[in-house]
Amino acid sequence: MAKIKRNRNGTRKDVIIAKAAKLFREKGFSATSMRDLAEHVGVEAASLYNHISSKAEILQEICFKTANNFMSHIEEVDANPNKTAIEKIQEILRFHIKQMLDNYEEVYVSDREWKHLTDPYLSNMQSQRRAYRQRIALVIEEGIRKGEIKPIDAPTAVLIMLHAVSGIESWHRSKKKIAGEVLEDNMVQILVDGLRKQA
Amino acid sequence: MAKIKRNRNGTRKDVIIAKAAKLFREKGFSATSMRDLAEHVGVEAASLYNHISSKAEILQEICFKTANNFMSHIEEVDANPNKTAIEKIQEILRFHIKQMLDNYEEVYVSDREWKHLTDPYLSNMQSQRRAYRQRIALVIEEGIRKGEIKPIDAPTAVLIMLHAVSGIESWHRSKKKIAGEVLEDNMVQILVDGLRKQA
DNA sequence: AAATCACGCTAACAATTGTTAGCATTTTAT
DNA sequence: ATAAAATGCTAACAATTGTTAGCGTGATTT
Repeated sequence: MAKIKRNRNGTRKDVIIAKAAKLFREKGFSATSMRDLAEHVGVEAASLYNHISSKAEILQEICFKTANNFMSHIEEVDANPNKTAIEKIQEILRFHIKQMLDNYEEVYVSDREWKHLTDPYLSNMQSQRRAYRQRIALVIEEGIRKGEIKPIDAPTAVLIMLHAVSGIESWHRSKKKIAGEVLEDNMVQILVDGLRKQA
Repeated sequence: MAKIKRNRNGTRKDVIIAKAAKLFREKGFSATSMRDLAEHVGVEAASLYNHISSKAEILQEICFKTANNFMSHIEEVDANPNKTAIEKIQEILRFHIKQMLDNYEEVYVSDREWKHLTDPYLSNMQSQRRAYRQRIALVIEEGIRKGEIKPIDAPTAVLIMLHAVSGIESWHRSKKKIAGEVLEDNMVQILVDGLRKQA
């Protein structure tokens, strides 16, 4: 009987998806049941289906919204011909960190649970992820050609960057120790300039 | 009727756990059913219980074996007082990469699926992970004090290192592009000296 | 005021889950 | 050879899964 409370400017579907993202992060997609989700939304499981069409659809919305978000950003960054490769990399890194801090649940879920998508969506997501990494690799290779970046294997560098950023997950739990901006600066510095102190 | 083929020097339980690790990596712990596992082992689901006591136990064995492995290694590295901090960090990194290449399934599972442990084991694993990160952080802080490592936030550096290494997962799928040793050198170099070319 | 829509509920479904019981057969130890 | 242990099978269990059907109520539109 108690209706789902709708936040300002959001549909009830949005509320469900937000709660789902939280649960999917905590317990994983497969280990989260619709009754589980319903309880956190404050409603019976069957009632969810007035707003969404399936459990799978929830995961799809989370994953593709996030993926499009990152894809749009890199296109914007990459379109600017006045930026050096290092600057572009830094901007991409900072965007990832910011997204991780601001939309933690959804970014995390979309990164770890996309494997549970089913097939038209699964293949789509796989190629989108591949394309995204490829774009970053091209930026790095451009930087190598121009002498800004040392000649390392670009795909390896991309993997390191992206996975390093996803490590904020652990940071998120012990928030107090270090502020968001400090974290951002630390991460960018470590990745761009390394751990070793230069002579 | 067809018995589980036992590898030389391995029990049937080991075979089950190895197959389970593969499935847990591909589909996740929750999405892998005992019947699924049984089929890959070549046996009926009920027969598995002659060798293991529960699905949960399989995950426990995978996680704790791997965790002990890493813990032993860092203790060994850290005990040597003649190594610089940078050398210790490099050894830890190389060990992680090697483990990821040699025991891929189990290392991956233990890193991504430990959340599905249940409670005496879950708490245990959480504190073991915390302790491990803490030890690495201490090495980094030692390096900072001695002027080998630039003064960054040590816990952040640890997160970056560990998550960067776990990125080999993606690399693993496209094996051909780059050999194991080259990968190792690239990763260590990027993390220790950064992306930027020094003037 | 009447009709439509949005949205909640209960009850139920077929499928799948982890696991156990009981029995048959093969392997190992005595 | 015989007893014991190991290991497989089939059948079944209770619980949980995602989802649908059908109904009622309150809000919105006409």
